[in-house]
Amino acid sequence: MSRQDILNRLREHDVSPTSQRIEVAEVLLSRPQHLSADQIIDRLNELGSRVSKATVYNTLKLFSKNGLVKECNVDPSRRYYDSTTHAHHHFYNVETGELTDIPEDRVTIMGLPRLPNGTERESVEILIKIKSS
Amino acid sequence: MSRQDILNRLREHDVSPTSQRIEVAEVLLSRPQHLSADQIIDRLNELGSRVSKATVYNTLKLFSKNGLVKECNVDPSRRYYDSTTHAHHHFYNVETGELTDIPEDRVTIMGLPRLPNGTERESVEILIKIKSS
DNA sequence: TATCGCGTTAGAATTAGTCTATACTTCGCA
DNA sequence: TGCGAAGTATAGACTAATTCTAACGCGATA
Ligand SMILES: [Mn+2]
Ligand SMILES: [Mn+2]
Ligand SMILES: [Zn+2]
Ligand SMILES: [Zn+2]
Repeated sequence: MSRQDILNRLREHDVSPTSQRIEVAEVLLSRPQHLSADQIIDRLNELGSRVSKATVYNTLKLFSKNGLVKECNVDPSRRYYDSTTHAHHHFYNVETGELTDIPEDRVTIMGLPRLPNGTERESVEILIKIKSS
Repeated sequence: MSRQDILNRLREHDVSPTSQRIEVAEVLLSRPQHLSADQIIDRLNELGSRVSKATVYNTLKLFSKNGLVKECNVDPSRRYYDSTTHAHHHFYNVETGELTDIPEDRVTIMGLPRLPNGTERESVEILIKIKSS
């Protein structure tokens, strides 16, 4: 994903492209992955980039509010951010914490009840917890 | 759920029935519900019961290790404990935080890929995020 | 240049959960 | 009945992810 692609994606999602936001995006959006804020901060530091912790948190919150990334709440001790934003499912290895994507297109769910009155669906996600056998 | 039922369920799950564990179980297992540690502490206090925070956390960890309750990690800021332990799914209202059970028996999932090599399935859970429409 | 809006920042504050050190209970056994 | 070991409970310190606060930077605009 080139710098120009990053800029386009930020603009598509109404995120003004500051240098800090671009750096966070370059780390997180470079490929399909699930990273925590702390992991992103670590990678930025490794790259010699100096973005404050507060800005990383602010940026991730902005990105997910604007649909540029998705929050993944599966590990109770930290939030993961998913660079893949289209609907999909996950394997979650409860021993290692590893998250693996499952494409949505082959999966069919039948027999779900209708939604509670006055509500609309935001997403349907399958989480398969696995462990070493 | 009577005191005797509580005692039986604790014994079935190899949990020795101390008075503190019984009190936590009476709160959480009284009906199908999803409670956080803090909510359980609050209810115990309301009931005039005096169980320490550390003991509530220890007890909930023991209960879930022994299959007496299930952890529900859906709200990134707290862990919920589910008094319903058989496989089932959830609606999650992202605005109110409310969790609603979906019985498992009518739901069918097709087209899931096979598990990663060397792993076995621990659970399959559907989470439907909803919001007011 | 002065002002404004927006973004960034360091560090303090918050808070769920864990840990540590100590005390209490229970129970097997002398 | 007395005693030590194992198991359990507890207060309070601690940890760490996240949020907050208050100040600062900075480009655009008047
Ligand atoms: Mn780190
Ligand atoms: Mn409370
Ligand atoms: Zn994913
Ligand atoms: Zn449930």
